[in-house]
Amino acid sequence: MPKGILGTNESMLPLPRRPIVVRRLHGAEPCASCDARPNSVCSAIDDRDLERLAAVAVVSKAEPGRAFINEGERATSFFNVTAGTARLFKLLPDGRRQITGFAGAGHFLGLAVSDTYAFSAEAIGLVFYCRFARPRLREVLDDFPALERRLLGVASNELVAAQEQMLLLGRKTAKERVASFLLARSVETPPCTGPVQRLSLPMTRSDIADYLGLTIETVSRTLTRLKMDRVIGIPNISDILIHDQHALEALAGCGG
Amino acid sequence: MPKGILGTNESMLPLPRRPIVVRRLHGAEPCASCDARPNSVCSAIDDRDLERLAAVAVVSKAEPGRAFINEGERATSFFNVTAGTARLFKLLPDGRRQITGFAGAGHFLGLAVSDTYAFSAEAIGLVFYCRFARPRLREVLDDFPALERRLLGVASNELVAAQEQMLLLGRKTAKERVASFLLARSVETPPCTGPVQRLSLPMTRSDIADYLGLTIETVSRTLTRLKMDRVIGIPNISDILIHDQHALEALAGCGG
DNA sequence: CGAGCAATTGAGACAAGTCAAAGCTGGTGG
DNA sequence: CCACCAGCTTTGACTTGTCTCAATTGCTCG
Repeated sequence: MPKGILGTNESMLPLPRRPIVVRRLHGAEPCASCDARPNSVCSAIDDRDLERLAAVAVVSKAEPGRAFINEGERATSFFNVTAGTARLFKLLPDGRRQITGFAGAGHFLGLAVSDTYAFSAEAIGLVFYCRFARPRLREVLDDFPALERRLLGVASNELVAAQEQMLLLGRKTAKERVASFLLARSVETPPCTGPVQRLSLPMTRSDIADYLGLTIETVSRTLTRLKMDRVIGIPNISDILIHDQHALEALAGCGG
Repeated sequence: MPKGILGTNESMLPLPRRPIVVRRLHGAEPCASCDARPNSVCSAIDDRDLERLAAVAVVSKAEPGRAFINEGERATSFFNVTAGTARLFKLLPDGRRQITGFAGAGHFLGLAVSDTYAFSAEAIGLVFYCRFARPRLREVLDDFPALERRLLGVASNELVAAQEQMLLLGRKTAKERVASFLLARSVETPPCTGPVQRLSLPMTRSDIADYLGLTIETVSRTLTRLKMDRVIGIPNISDILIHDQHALEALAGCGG
């Protein structure tokens, strides 16, 4: 079990400076041309009503390593990631970290009744996102029930994923956790299907460890073992080749 | 880490017979007189519209140990627990079990976009609940946006709780897990506030273990140690006295 | 080319798991 | 009313998967 002081030796950037607001345009432009819209809740809104949504969206970006949501702070906004990947996490007072998920393009963040954020979000690499002031989005939701319905769907799916992750954290072995993680990434990476699938892992080993409830060393050793067993290939630090999908599924124990 | 074949030695009842339908009344009666309504999503509907909801609710009960939701089965209904407590869990193929939560009076179950249930629900003791056929509830939701909004709130809260549980499962020690569990139960048990709070634990040690990602033995040993340290008292198997709330909070590391 | 950081590898420690044996407790029947 | 059974819980002795600590290797970028 996690014993030591830190569950992470993640770089702590000195200044969590406020992220930069990139632009705030009029018209439907930012939403109409958004690459992430098809995968996001925003697709619940028709093209012709898009101006309404765009009017309350503030397009922003966060530099690598920068936090744009801080656990415990007053929750004034919702977010929608449009490009890049963010790590979502909670900390214990002594610095142990649990990553609860990774948010990619289309991911909606900030759902909570509470008036403070329940987790932090930090950019891995460069992250672009839309920010919606809560009261403004509330108004839009009143006008577009389809959007609210869509949010309920998103929340339900996240809940299912969270339960799957609880199973992983509470009952799976290190090998099963790593296998499950790779599989889950693999189903989220449909493009470029060939004989062997290539995964790119934008996050560090430390991120993976804190997501799977393990240490960096155990993640590294487990990946090495999977490589030795010819189940995966590791051409470089941030890429994984899945040589034997079936073996991986058998190791994962079950879904996800 | 969990190693052996079983994460549980829970009694497996031989026949998961269908639970008994108790009654299906006309008028607003079952909902209007429902003890669980104040704590449940149903309170989003006005007294005068209650007939509408009551018309689609089927009041049922499940005997102790009986399952009324089975992971993987076609999800045809939503549920609302009105009395008793149910354990919600997921299983691995070899029988290891992770309890993802306990559902008490007012708890809404079955939120999922997927067409199969993501978890099982089993009665601990006698459980009463309302069952709503999905399409019927869908119609009610269309008529009462407040109910749908309420559901989004419920889902958001569950998501926050799930993230807290991931932190517990991924990064906390056995002592911290047990302390967190007792504290969480204590905040959900506001009545009868005295110098020492009395918790009743309707679930078995095996349930607690499978909820906290531990074994029965570790749960038992940890409770004993807390008793030795005068932090809690254990008058009998299903009751806990909290002698030192502050010590418990310090041990829990943080919230929940 | 070398500083700096992330990842890997090795050796040893320990928290929690496994296996096994009592101890309780509640229900049943003689 | 008590003996006995069955199941849950507690306790003890030992094992082990994962963590900790400590190098070493490998990348990236100036």
